[in-house]
Amino acid sequence: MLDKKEKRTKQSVNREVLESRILRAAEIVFASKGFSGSSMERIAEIAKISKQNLIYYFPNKDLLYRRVLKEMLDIWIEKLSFLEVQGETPEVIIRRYVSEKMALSRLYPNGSKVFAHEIISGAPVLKEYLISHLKPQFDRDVILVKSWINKGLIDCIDPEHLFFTIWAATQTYADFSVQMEVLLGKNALEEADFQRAEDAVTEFVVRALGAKKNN
Amino acid sequence: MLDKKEKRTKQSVNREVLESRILRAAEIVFASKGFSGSSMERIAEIAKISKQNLIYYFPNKDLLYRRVLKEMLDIWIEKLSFLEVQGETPEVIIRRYVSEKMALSRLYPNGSKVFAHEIISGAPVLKEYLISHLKPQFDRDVILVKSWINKGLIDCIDPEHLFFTIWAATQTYADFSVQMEVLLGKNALEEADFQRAEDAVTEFVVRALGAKKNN
DNA sequence: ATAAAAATTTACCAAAAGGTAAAAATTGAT
DNA sequence: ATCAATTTTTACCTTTTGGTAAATTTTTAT
Repeated sequence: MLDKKEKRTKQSVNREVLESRILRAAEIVFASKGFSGSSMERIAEIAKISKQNLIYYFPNKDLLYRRVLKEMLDIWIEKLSFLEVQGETPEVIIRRYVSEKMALSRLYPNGSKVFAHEIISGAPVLKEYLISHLKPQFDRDVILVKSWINKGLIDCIDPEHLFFTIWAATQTYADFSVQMEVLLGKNALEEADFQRAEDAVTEFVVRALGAKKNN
Repeated sequence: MLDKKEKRTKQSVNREVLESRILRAAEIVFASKGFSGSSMERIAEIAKISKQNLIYYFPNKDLLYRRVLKEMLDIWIEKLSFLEVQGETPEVIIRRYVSEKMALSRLYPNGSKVFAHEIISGAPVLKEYLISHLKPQFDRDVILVKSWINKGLIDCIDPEHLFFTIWAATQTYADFSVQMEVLLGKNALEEADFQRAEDAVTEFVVRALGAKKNN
């Protein structure tokens, strides 16, 4: 009874399963319609439970929305620290960064879209987070890129806008996938498309930086 | 009475003024909330008329939404034909293309956001348009870029993904402006920011293409 | 087996939303 | 000035939506 952490009863397992099913459903709906355009009814429908039961697990829409956003941000934060490995060449770091950002678009297209809706809508929920978490990391990463430039490791480029371009170029494969599908004449983007995309964007960035191979 | 086209009465002038005020208001609201999240009430409020009066001019929300989208697309189509001027170097053409796409983000941030919401949501309204209008133009532009590569005018690069990257890198200055404002520590993106952005993105693309100066 | 806790369903509800219908007010043409 | 056309307002109506409250069912601990 006191041991709250490790109770693996049938109930607690079901609860976890159901919660993540709900979160996935919510992600789908929020990705498609944004916060205001999504209804609890529709989320419940996709999660295959009743609306009232959904409300039992997530007492209100706002809370559910924040949970979905938080899940996505946690993954991003974990995967996207630019500085992590020291002693690597800029090219290696940049290549891995682009690769990981692209993987996030491929693996979490819905979360990416939820984030996109949120930002386009003026980031009513996330603005504080951007200020408190993203900006400090951004500032550090900009300084690192500047140091690369000063050391002559890469060509002179606007560091802030370098990041904006990398983010945009990778994020677009989640957010604007429908447009690409139409233009590439496909029903869905496949692994091969993402690989081509990653190669293209990576080449793009590496060439633009003129990254020097020899450290 | 029969002369429907050129009646510049007080009424017809007011009608035009009011219609465009409504369209601007609708653009703002749709940009912020997407189609499903926007209400006619709210649009009317911003246009400073009653909801019923709004419905008199635009009998339903769907129609109003399509008009807003159409306005934006008309502008884009007009500004973004890649092939237009022959006898120019790839670098000149690319530079102008990036510059014009960036200008659209600067001048029509709301229209851009409406478009973004629409595409992220799966393009329920625009899909047909993308297939019938955008894809043919895209195919032509891809062929042109391929010809540049074959002629050795630019370095070898994936043409499709080149366009995706240019679009993403420019569009992001409209759609994700809030994020950039936070990261740049500003209340709004100014002319100077857009100029820096344009320079950075242009440099980026031109370097990546290794465009040869001498035709 | 049984009482407590957790999960699900049923019954509602007030506010918001898209829209219809028609009356009232304003403007235009003669 | 007056009648027709246009614009605006007023009154409603139905559906959707987020959410409350309570009854019912299922599961867990003893």
